[in-house]
Amino acid sequence: MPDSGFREIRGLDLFAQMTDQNFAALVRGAYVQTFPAQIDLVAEGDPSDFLHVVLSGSVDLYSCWNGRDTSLATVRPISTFILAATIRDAPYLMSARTLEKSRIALIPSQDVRAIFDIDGGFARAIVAELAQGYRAAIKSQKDLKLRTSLERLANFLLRQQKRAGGDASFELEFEKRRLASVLGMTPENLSRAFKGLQPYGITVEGNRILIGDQEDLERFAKPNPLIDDPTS
Amino acid sequence: MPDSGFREIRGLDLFAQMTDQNFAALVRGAYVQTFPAQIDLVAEGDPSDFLHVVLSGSVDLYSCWNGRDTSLATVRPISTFILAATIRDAPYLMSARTLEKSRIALIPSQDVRAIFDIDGGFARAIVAELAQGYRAAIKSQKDLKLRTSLERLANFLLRQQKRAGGDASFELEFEKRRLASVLGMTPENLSRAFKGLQPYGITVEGNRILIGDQEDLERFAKPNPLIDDPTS
DNA sequence: TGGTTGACTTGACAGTTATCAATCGAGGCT
DNA sequence: AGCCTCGATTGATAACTGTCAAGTCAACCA
Repeated sequence: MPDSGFREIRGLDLFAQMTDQNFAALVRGAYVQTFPAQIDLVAEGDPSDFLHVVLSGSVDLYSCWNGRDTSLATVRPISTFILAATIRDAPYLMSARTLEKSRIALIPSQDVRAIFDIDGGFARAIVAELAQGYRAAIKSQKDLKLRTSLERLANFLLRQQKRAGGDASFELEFEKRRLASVLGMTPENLSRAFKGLQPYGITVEGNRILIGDQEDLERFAKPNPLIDDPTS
Repeated sequence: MPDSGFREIRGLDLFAQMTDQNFAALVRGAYVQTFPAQIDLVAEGDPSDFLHVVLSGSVDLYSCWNGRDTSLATVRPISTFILAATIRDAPYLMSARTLEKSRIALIPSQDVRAIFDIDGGFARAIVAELAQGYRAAIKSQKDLKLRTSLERLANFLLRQQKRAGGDASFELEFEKRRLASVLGMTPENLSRAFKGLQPYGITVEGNRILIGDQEDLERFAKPNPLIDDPTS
């Protein structure tokens, strides 16, 4: 058990409340590996052998059907992904690939399930994480079904602005083609959507966004904590 | 504590593994109530005071934003809804209303959280249920983002057929306007989508559907267990 | 430096979906 | 029967979104 990496994991909400002994047992069979960019980590339909923890870099969760594909989420450090599949011992519903060079910890799913059964603190943390993920998925569904693509983009920009610190100018941390996929549109339409937000004060220069009139954009976007607040 | 109703609840996966003592404590503050049709049970944004269990009838989970609204799910006996909000002590993300006369059990959320902390069997069941709900939400997102409305309808019909027993002819258990909302389209387009499936052997007569050529429909719908199988 | 690559953008067009208005038809009521 | 209501359907039209093709631009590299 190489220690590197596991100290960072220990600090995660998911692992913070468990006993030292159980944590040691959990990481005994685990390992940390560094992957280059654009590497497929898991494919949808695979059995969920490992719980993955992103320590650095970033991971794209996506899915394919009938020749089409769509990005569903981005995982950034430090957090886990595909916990639900691990818990249910069910196949992954999404594929995962690195977006950039990334350090990933892999914890055998059977160990997660075994420790879950004997460590109440761990079980409680898993419940909290699952409930949060569940709610995030519902919010995403509401975003998709209740908003037009222009509204989704406007609200995404407001969320991203907040994540980036709140300044009027900030960086998109997304390749635009992937942002388009996450927002449920084509890259061409994302381009047009950015232009469609110009009347509300949005300026785009490469990956840098400038919100010229915060109030004007918010009046159009109508952000709602029950859709856009990632913490609730 | 009126006993009526609680015996049915006890048989649910969610409550089956907990101790008698804890179950008694859980239902001590709970009550069962019968509601007429079209009654709002909870509104999105409300604090999650109760975990709801549908004993009979059916409940529509929906959400509104900026003058639009959409149905997200239907809850049928016997199952719970809005467990994630209860667990996280967070506001409801969806509103709920009865579709027909329904018996609902209401269990105070704080009791759920308290028993969850002391009963391992209950905690495990909650985790299983949350993970399942989480995965269902992901599947729904994939359905929305990867399929056209015609494909969503075709796959819905195949799922409903299976739920109804597998016969070529079966009942829609949905008002069509609500089905349209669930599938993310307007009632007008649902009408047209049904006609669009006629070439694949679909006949509609009121609420009764006939699948004339199973293979033809499946060839078009391309059902996928990672989207359409509710059990995985 | 010139060429190549790949992401992004733009325009033209086609396909899909929403909207609005009108009509149909079943069920309930007087 | 006649009337009313409400959901479902249909047609016409507008809005939106996807597709295809072409062009721009910056980064990279020999």
